[in-house]
Amino acid sequence: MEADQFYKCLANETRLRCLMLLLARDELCVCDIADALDASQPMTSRHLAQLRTCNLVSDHRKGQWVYYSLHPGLESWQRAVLATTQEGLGTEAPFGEDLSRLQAIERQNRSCC
Amino acid sequence: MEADQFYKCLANETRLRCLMLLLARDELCVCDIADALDASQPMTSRHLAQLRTCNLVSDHRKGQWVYYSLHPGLESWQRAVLATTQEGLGTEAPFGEDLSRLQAIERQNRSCC
DNA sequence: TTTGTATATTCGAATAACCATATATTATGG
DNA sequence: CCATAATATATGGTTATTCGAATATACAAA
Repeated sequence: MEADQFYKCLANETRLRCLMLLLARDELCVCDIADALDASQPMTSRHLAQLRTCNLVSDHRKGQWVYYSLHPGLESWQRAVLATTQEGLGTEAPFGEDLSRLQAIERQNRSCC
Repeated sequence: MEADQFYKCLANETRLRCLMLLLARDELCVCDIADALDASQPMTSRHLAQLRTCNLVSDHRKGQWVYYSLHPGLESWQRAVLATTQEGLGTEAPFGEDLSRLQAIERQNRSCC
């Protein structure tokens, strides 16, 4: 993958927020990601699809749910870039709030899947 | 600076190549960057201006030359992202070739400044 | 002041990215 | 089969990004 294509994927707040969530969890279904982001389902799905097309994430269906995770084939420097971003910004808006919402979803068992 | 604005700056090959060169040298003038990239002067200048606007680089004029360098106020995670990118891709096209051309310019004293 | 070199900006066109809304698709449970 | 939930995609409209070409500005040296 070209480096600029990789960075184009990170150059959108919704996609970056998705990636930060996926970095914090093994895998997440679309509805939990959308809820954590407080974003619409089509918007979440569209950006996840773009990340999938660019091989930043992989997906697998389990029943009616589709789970996304960071692509296992991500190059190590790419994974390091994501980790560095989370270290630098993980507690700031909107990333910290996303994780808080995700934890609330998990705690309250409100998870759709 | 917003993270997605930072990554928008990296999401263009010309800008990313500029940043990789600036990571390898304390400072560089526009003409040497343009020559190393084998790119036109207006294109080089335009992208450097965008990096300056976003505070990724700083510039200072010395006579007729304008020297660019990585902005001293870059956040540490941002600098780490750039360094990681160079570690991961520094020897690959087009980044390796850019550095080779830059070294040739320096070796042959063809530097314009 | 004129010329040349270095750098910056503007303009127009092509393309790409983005979003909201609406609609499909796929699977599950009755 | 039907209804519903989860997910994906298509459509239409707006805005952003990019580039080449032309032009402008800034400085130096003669």
